[in-house]
Amino acid sequence: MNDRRRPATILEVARQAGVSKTSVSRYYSGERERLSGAMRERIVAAATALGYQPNPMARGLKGGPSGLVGMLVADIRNPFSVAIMHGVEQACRQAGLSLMVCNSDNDLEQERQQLALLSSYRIEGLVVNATGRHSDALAQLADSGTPLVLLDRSLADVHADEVGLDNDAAIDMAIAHLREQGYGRLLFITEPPAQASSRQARLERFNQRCRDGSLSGDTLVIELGDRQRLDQALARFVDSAGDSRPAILCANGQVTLALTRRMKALGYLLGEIGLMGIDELEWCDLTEPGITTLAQPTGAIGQAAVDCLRARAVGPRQAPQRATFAPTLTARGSTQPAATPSATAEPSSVSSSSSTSETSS
Amino acid sequence: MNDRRRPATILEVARQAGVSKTSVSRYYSGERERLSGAMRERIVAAATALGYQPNPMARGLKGGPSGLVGMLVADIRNPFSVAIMHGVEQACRQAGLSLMVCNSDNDLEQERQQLALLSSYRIEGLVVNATGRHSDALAQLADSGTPLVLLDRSLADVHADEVGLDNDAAIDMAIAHLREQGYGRLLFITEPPAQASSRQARLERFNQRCRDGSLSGDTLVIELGDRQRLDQALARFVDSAGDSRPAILCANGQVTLALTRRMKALGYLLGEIGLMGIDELEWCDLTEPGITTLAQPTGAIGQAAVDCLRARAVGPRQAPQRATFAPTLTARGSTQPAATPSATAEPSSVSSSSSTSETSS
DNA sequence: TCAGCCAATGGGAACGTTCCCATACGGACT
DNA sequence: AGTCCGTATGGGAACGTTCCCATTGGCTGA
Repeated sequence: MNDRRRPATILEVARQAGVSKTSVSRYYSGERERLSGAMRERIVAAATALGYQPNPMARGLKGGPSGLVGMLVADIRNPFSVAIMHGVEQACRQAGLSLMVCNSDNDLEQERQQLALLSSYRIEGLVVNATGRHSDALAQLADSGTPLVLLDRSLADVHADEVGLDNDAAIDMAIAHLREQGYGRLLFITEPPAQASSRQARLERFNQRCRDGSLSGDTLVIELGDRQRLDQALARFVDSAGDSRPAILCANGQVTLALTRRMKALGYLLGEIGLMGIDELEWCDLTEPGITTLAQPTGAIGQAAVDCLRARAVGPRQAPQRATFAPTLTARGSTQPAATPSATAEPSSVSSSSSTSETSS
Repeated sequence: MNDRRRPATILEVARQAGVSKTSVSRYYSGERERLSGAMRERIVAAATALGYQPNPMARGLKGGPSGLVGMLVADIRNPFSVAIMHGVEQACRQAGLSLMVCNSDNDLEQERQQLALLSSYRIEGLVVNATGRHSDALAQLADSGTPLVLLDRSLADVHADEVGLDNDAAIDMAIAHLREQGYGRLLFITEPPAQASSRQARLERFNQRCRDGSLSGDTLVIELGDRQRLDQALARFVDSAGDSRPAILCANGQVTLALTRRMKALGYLLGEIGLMGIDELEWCDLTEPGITTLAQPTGAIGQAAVDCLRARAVGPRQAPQRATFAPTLTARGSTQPAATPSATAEPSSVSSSSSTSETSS
């Protein structure tokens, strides 16, 4: 440890060790086997004495590997995004990569900028969970050879891997559970799906199951800020149920939150009117009588994303892969029409078909 | 827009524009006024034609400003951290800075690494919300001239600004509210304060107010995973209350979450036994009968952090500053002993002394 | 015994920028 | 008319790495 202001350079280490800078460079860029034992010792000694640390800027300039992975997140305040991010992070750490996160805050211009920033730092891969409206910029990045993983989105014109929930399975599981619990009339609520393909996929699957017959279902696409319209739709749906028991399926955590708020405010009884959401939230077991959810395996999803990146870094030109994961159902009071007082009832974690289905498209 | 694989360099732009690279460099490093109008026009034309974008690596290598701010977060899954982060981000955006976030996940080794990573990219400032046990590494960074802001922490031996909640005011507000509501016996629960000075500050203030007399209070320092000990302590506290009404004050959001869980599981009636927490959480109004909180002004805190950074970037050598912010009290059912059914009751946002007190230490 | 090779090492040119210094030129002042 | 200065520009050396291409010396195999 020396106390000089400016950090030590590779040249100083080389001088101190009495070797050439090339050898020191080799030591730090994973070519240690090429060096003799004596050489290695002298280098470590000098490096630790000087507190040397390679300068990634210089390294990146020349073109060596950066060990950096970027992640672009649309909304950092969404707990689901954070959970995935955590998964990605752990996978990165395990792989010896550093993760640099940028939040675009759902702002298009911001997203474009972040993308430019990220791509200008020689990242070795990019995990994207954002609107994806800049498919041109993304496509360019992908074409330039940067491995790309789309989280929970798919973009037709971009050559990239995709990782996410098995949306069809999720919708099917939800419908099956709700019907099992005796709910005959269902309402699927989602935010506008234009920007997120997973919303679209869930909506479509639900619609498809409705058309299949046997299912009396309806869908509501709504901007969550629009409380008035939500309240109206809610009332209309409940009225329309007739003899059937009504239940609501929320497309994601944000919807679940908004809906729980409104149902509470309007005095609807949870369970009486079924409520179920995709995405597990930390308060789902706290609000009476507990909210039934389909939890996404965020850890596995994050891991898979990083795996894709690394695979592509090695064997670059494969067809885009697509990995989907099944959710885990946790049944709670909000889908129990009999309204059993759930005082001490532990939640019954029902199903957990956490199989991984991989399909190359 | 050209489709070449490698991005255009400054030299190519210069050639295309028929000027020298120095002039192009000047154009992009904020010295546009020094260039003649004709020169400027030729440069923009060439640059846009080639899709030129300055390479931050090369720039950082030479020593120009990077426009980068780093943020080190101890636990990204903590909603409070995320809220602050969001504030910092917005402030950065407004100031034309980019934010690069690293999460240390409460892991010391990880933290050390992230710090190294961040400091190796020529960041212009660092916002730290982490254990701070590496005060040596932090001190070194600060000494080397990087502006440093400590969030919600203070570190004796590090020359850095500090921004955070006015902990004394928060504790005082909480105590005042609880007594006003008729609670005579208080229990303050916190996670071990060793690593976080704000925990320490809150604990100390509470203890101090106990010693002042007039307040019958107790404190519990506990690892949140230790459910058994928590349950015991809870029971003992409730029993010990005697004639007085008991209330619990949670030192932060994590504690509030854990405690709400346990109280629900054990069948304690919220309100009957008061519950109040520092940090607002999205579900506080969802769990019956609503939980009273002191919300931190996370936006303002984030803004202040960035302000500190920028101030220090200009006039480097001032004494460390310290900015604290008062919280906002939102009273809900969990501190209403009369147990008014809160069906439609809107929360009464009581106080909001969001004054900023700045003191130089 | 000598060509040929491999393993270990070093020298120097890139990489794309910024910044110091030099140059050219026009106008103001003596 | 000549000196001086200020303004607009350009040339070239850094910055700290990596990587290509030597160079050395010991060893194998004909």
